[in-house]
Amino acid sequence: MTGMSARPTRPGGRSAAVVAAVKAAVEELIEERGRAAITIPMVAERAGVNPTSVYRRWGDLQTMINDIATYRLDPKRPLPDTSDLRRDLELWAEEFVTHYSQPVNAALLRAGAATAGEVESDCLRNRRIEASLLLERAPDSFGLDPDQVIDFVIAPIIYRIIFSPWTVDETTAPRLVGRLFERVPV
Amino acid sequence: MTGMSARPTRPGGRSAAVVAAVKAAVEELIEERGRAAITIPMVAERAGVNPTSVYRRWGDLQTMINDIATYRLDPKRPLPDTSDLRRDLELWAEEFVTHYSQPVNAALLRAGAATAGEVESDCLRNRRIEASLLLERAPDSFGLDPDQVIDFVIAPIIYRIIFSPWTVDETTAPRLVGRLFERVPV
DNA sequence: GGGTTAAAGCCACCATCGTTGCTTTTGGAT
DNA sequence: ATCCAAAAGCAACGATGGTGGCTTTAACCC
Repeated sequence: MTGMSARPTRPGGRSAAVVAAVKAAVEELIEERGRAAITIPMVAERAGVNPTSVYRRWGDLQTMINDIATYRLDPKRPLPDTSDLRRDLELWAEEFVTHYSQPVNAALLRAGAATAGEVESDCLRNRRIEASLLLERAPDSFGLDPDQVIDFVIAPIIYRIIFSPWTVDETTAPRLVGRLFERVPV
Repeated sequence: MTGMSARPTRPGGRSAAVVAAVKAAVEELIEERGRAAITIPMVAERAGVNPTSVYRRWGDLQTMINDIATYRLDPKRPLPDTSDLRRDLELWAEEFVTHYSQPVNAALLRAGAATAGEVESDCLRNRRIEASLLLERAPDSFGLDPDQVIDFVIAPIIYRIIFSPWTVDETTAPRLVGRLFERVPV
């Protein structure tokens, strides 16, 4: 959404210490109170840093969060490739679950939900692309299409992460993927 | 979350006009900018009402939104009962889709997502209860359990309403419910 | 119609976010 | 060691959200 801020021109010493302190503070606060409830003065105080330094460096909270670290799955990471579609989907879904099991990532997902609805989110688009890749690569796709993977694997995981994260565990991904293959063959 | 505010002791005249103007304003603004972006002064200005009146009557935005109208499915509404489980689930899911196709309800769902994750939401709990009722009432539940209905009907609808509402239409509910019945019989 | 009083309006105030000009510190290079 | 420019700190300020005291309006009861 917002453009990326340049990395500090002074990568060491106090500047780096400020960045590290602010990063730690913003992650703590996002976990504790959620993205919507935090402000730059709060982050600055927790980090032991002057608010002006944060305003000068990043301008606003969203730019800072986008810049300070990557809280989304890397679109260029390798996808699982075991020559077994079901196994690939399981590994892929497990990676997704693991990512959003980090409280800070779950909190940022919830924050993203609050502002969604106008344009397709990066997360949604990337997951659909990945699902398409996994299906296209497989010799037999079992009649599955990417929309089904989104509806019956991604959507339930996202739903649970947002609304009842305590119901997500290591059995969630394989169970949902397994359900995809319990079909009457056409 | 917050307690309910009492209805005005003066149900007519100016008091009622204020409530109506504020209700219209808050719905417009929630649709236009989303729940997170609106403030009481904004609502008051749109409504042509003094902000103090809003603060005095409701105290805060969340209390006002909770009080001013019901933006959630009535837990006491009758559930569909056609003696056909699949048809009942379709009607039930269509009602759900219709509700969240109202932009104001979708916007409030997104806002709810932003603050979810600590306790089970009313929406989630009520939908699970309703799913249980529909399944228990049916002579043959086709081996379905409430969690499956949540994962494969409710979650995809919620996911799409939040992240890509333009992909939701009148075919969504029957398609998702239909998928529930495409199982290999155990 | 007149009186009573709840509720709306008005205004002054406080707290907090965010901005800006300036000073001080300090990382990195010579 | 010294210089200098970048970045942090400091302080004063404007803008805005929210609160409380007081006045004015008008809904409801008789």
